[in-house]
Amino acid sequence: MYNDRQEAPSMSELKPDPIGRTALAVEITNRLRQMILEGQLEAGEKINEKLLTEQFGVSRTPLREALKVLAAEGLLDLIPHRGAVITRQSEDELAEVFHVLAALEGLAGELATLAASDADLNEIEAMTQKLRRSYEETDRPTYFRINQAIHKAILRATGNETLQRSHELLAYRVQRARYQANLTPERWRAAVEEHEAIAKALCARDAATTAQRMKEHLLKKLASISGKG
Amino acid sequence: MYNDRQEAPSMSELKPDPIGRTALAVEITNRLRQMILEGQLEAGEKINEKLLTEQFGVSRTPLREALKVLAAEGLLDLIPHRGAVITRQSEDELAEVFHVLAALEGLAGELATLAASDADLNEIEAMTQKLRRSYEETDRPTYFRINQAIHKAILRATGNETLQRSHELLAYRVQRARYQANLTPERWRAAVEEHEAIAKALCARDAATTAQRMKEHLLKKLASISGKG
DNA sequence: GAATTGAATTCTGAATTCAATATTATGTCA
DNA sequence: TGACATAATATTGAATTCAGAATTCAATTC
Repeated sequence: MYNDRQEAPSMSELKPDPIGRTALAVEITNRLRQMILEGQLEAGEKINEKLLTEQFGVSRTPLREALKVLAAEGLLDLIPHRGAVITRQSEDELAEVFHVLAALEGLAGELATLAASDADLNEIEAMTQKLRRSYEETDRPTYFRINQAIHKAILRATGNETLQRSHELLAYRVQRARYQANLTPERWRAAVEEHEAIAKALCARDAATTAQRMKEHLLKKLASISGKG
Repeated sequence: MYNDRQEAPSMSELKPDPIGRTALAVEITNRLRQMILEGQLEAGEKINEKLLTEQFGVSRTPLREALKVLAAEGLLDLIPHRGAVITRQSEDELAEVFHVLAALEGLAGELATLAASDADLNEIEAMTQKLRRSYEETDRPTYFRINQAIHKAILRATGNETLQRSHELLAYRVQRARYQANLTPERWRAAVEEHEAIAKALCARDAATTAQRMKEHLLKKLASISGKG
């Protein structure tokens, strides 16, 4: 179902593909996505197909297939006869995405209280403690990494792959902005406390509270980003 | 951003393409999607590229681009060196999608109470009345059409295009199942009442209640479908 | 008669080629 | 000098071609 997972089809009767044979288009899709998310290709920038084919050492065919996929993911605009342009996100669009993400994470919190194993909860609990440590040590890279890992773990604990995938697609679109977002000391402190509150509600398997807190956590993150532009 | 809207780029300074010149790949994407949603291509069926190229009168290149897009949308599985297969949805997957849809429609209800114009609300109100009429006249096709139109109108009233798009993508995936779902008399009656309750909360601009009712409406729809397999 | 191997065929993956459109450069005229 | 028209160039869209992998089917062996 998911283009970047062609080697692992969901149908269980199909064995995974032998190693070492990923389709070129898939490879290019992933690398291009990475380049966009890391900011190597800036928003508003027009993509030169020829340049990229030379850079990747492939022909235009798989590259163009990759562009189609990334356009479907919302990372590019494909303009007829004019090429691909990295989607430029306005404040409004960012807010749009965050609202949807907040709803999805709220749902994730709700479902996780129902579906998570005790092991899942322990893991999330442990990660939340690590999150605090990275905050106290003012270790931003670690903080960001653990933060993402926690959100992902909660998503995964729901067992709902559709939810995970929908979330992933939208998360791509705000990832660039998220990196820019410079955490103020107050916001950082608050975020850690929010995470601890989420973990608590989650471990108590309190669906409504977990959902509420996760949703608000996201909306506050949006507020902190929007505030500074 | 969205592949099937290449002719209408978001950047306002770019004129829309002259009419009659839509990219082939886009055209094929839409027609193929339609074929899948209408059941002309059955779930589990393997797609024969050659056959389709002859049917559409195009070469494999744009067809394959379309397949990539539909795979990204989750309507196909692309299996390396083995071709495209229409995604077969299990009961579990259907439930997954419905849970996410319920969350998105809940959010839509919430945002619509904040963002909808009075004209929007009047329109939704009027459509809800038409929905009841179609129910009382046991006119299923009309009922389905108006039902969809109402949901779409609420989504649109939020002004959140990301939300609309996310919803659209997931709605594709359950559309086939939704058609199969044969409405029992009781469920049909309940659905109409739920719609009226939604319209009422919406017109009262009661965010929490609207959200709650829309979410539950979707979950009940799921329950009615799951019940009969 | 069933299973396995190997050749022939079919299909997918990717590069190349051809055609159409857009962009840029050039030149002309006011 | 500047605006407009036209020609040259570059870029995208799509068809074709080539290469490689999978499937099919027949022949052979157990």
